[in-house]
Amino acid sequence: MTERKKQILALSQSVLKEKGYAATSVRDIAKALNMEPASLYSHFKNKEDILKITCFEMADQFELAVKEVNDIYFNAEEKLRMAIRLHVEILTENLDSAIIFIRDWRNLTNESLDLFITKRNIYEVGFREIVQTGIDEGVFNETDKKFAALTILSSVNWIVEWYKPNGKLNAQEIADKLSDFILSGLKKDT
Amino acid sequence: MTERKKQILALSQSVLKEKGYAATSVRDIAKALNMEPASLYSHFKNKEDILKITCFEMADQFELAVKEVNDIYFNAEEKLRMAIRLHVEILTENLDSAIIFIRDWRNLTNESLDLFITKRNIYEVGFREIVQTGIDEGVFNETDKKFAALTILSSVNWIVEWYKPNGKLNAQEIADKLSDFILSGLKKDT
DNA sequence: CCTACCGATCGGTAGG
DNA sequence: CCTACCGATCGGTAGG
Repeated sequence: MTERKKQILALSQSVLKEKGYAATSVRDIAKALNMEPASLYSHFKNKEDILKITCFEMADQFELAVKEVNDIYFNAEEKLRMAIRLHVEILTENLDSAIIFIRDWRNLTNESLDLFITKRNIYEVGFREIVQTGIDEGVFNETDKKFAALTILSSVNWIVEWYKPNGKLNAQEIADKLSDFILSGLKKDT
Repeated sequence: MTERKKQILALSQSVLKEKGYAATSVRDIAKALNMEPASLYSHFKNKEDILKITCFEMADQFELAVKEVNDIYFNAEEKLRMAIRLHVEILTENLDSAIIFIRDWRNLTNESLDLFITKRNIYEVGFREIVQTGIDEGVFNETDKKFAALTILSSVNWIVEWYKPNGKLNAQEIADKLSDFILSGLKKDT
């Protein structure tokens, strides 16, 4: 991908994140780029192409991260903390893309939609395996792995709703807080 | 609201939940109702009216629920469990509306959007107060209340992504599992 | 990257 | 709830 295309993509994403993919027109994007709508088509095949690139760039990063975590000889708690940290980092370092990825992937169609769902399932299974590791090691409660993985991912993904790049919490601090919350729960040991 | 209007609203919601508000046309909705597009306008002022009714019917139910919980002399753990149970019940009993409410509220405009955000903030503060009660009672960890409330709400709201009315878990069981997870965390007491 | 343009579809109205 | 219709906007193409 050329530098120019990256630049155009990034600007397009900053427009799409505002109102969402379906409510944003090709003309909205072109205007932000100081371009004629038709000119966009020399960079992208069509409108969905922008969504496709955005969603799969994110999915690929997550795929890589979970692979990295599961290949390393950490114990379960370390693995889970690392997975959460990497996840938070990917989200916060690509905030526009992350918002589109989480909110608008349903607007993908046909094979793209199928492939996306497949990749997403693989990622969720990766998370489930970490929980399983913890159960095997005897440090996590016997719990519904699928349920736990979904609950963890939902709270992690939700940060795109309130994260501010210049806010008081950075990615590492958010990851730590989330990990503490998920691992130890709200209730005091008594 | 007449029975007929309720019926039309429910069917409209079942269409809107599929592709999302922005990607669904008035004609899509009319077709599912076996109506001409123009006929919809004798029931609703415009397309956004359907979204507005949907979002505020849900918001009102949540508002009522958190009020109910905070008015009752339970301890913090009981309050949190009840709040989560009521929240899960509202979501699962109005699944179509719930999906639209969570995913599409951003498509509201002007005063509707402002009012919605206000109501949502009030609800979040209600959750925060429950956490505060727990800290005051000495049973919850000293924690970032805002952070905890958002994390709890995100995991609860996420259930609309996978909840199936005829699945193996009913609303009460989901609420219990979520509450256990949130209160006790993933890690075993050692 | 632009000019010029297209057919399709959009949300919505008038009038019955 | 329908017929008939509207202006605006949509995503996208041809050709340079």
